Amino acid sequence: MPRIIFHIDVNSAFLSWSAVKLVREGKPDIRLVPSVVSGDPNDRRSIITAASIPAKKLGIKTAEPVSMAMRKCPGLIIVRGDWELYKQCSEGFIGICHSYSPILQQFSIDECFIDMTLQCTRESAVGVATRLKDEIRSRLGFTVNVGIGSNKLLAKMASDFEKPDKVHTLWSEEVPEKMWPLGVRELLWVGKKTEERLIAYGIHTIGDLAKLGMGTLTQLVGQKFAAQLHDNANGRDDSPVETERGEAKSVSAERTFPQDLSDPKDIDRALFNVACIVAHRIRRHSFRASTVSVFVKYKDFSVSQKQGQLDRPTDITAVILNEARHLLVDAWDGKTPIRQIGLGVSKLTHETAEQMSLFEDPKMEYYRQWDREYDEQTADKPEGK
DNA sequence: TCTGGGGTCCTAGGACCC
DNA sequence: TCTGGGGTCCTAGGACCC
Repeated sequence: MPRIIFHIDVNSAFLSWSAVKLVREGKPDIRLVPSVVSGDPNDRRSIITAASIPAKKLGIKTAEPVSMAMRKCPGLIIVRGDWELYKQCSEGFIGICHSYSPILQQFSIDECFIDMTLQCTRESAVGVATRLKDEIRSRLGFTVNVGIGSNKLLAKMASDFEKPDKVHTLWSEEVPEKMWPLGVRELLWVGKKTEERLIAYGIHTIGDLAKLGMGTLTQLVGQKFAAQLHDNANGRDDSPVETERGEAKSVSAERTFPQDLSDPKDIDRALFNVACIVAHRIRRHSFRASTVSVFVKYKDFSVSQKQGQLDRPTDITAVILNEARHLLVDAWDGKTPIRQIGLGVSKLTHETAEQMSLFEDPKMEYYRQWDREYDEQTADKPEGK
């Protein structure tokens, strides 16, 4: 049976959500002027998290440095992100979408897919989608785009057409007309590097890509990716709308320093901090981890990363930190200034039957107590993104 | 102008086993 | 003494997403 999939995407999500709050407080609507959401604007390393449509028209892009954006628009209004607010707005948005179909996949904080095959027909789809977007706007105060397609890929591509507050279709048979003329970079999964490779080969549009032979494509991007790109460029995607949110496979935290650091004492303090955050997060989700990895990023953005296995899964900060310190010796020469340090854990399990070794380090009980106190102190604080 | 933070998946090469 | 081929696991690095 042909499927009908909707992709719902909040327009400039963080900016819209902050705008709604400001409007409710009787302040001007920042969606109507050049404005952005970012981290601390006084921190030279802050980047733009979201930009209003007027800001985008001035060439301001998500993920560019705040300092650069301010140069493009000296009067730019900058608001700080508010995670608690964004979580609430996201829940309200997902809730309304869910009332249209039980088959919903949350794709990120501000995007979801719903399978509408049983809820509407091709003829009624645009009307239903319009009702959905209008309901979100009137009840929650912000706009969304709804993309309608024969599968998830096409629905997502469609929601990216003209914004804001729009409904677009991209049915399979509309692919040559609506999708093939687009630049290859517009296709999902084609990032900067892949675009460069394709353009160097004379592949400029999604249509060019769709017609490219698999042999050539495989040489350019590898077998698996080639198969996916070829399917997607032709509008094919049979992935289901997955209602179950899979468990996390890794947990990590990283910190970028205001200035690059090379003093081992500073580096170790940062490593300690990220270890506390990561271990706290896995304890909150009752995970234990068997693999620890540490990475450092230098001023040229090159990364050095090392990983190691623990004897058994753990959620104890001190054990993770200890492994991370050993790994850091290999990852970093101890002298080169570091821009960013990160710590991740993976191979997560919910193993609870701790194998208590007869000779277990007597310090372990002390470490656990330390973690309990840490968790208590941080329990009421919101978690970062 | 000078680039955050948190994830996922893929690949290539090496180790090790049969 | 020199040799194969397959399978699996691990690691480092790279690319992509929001």
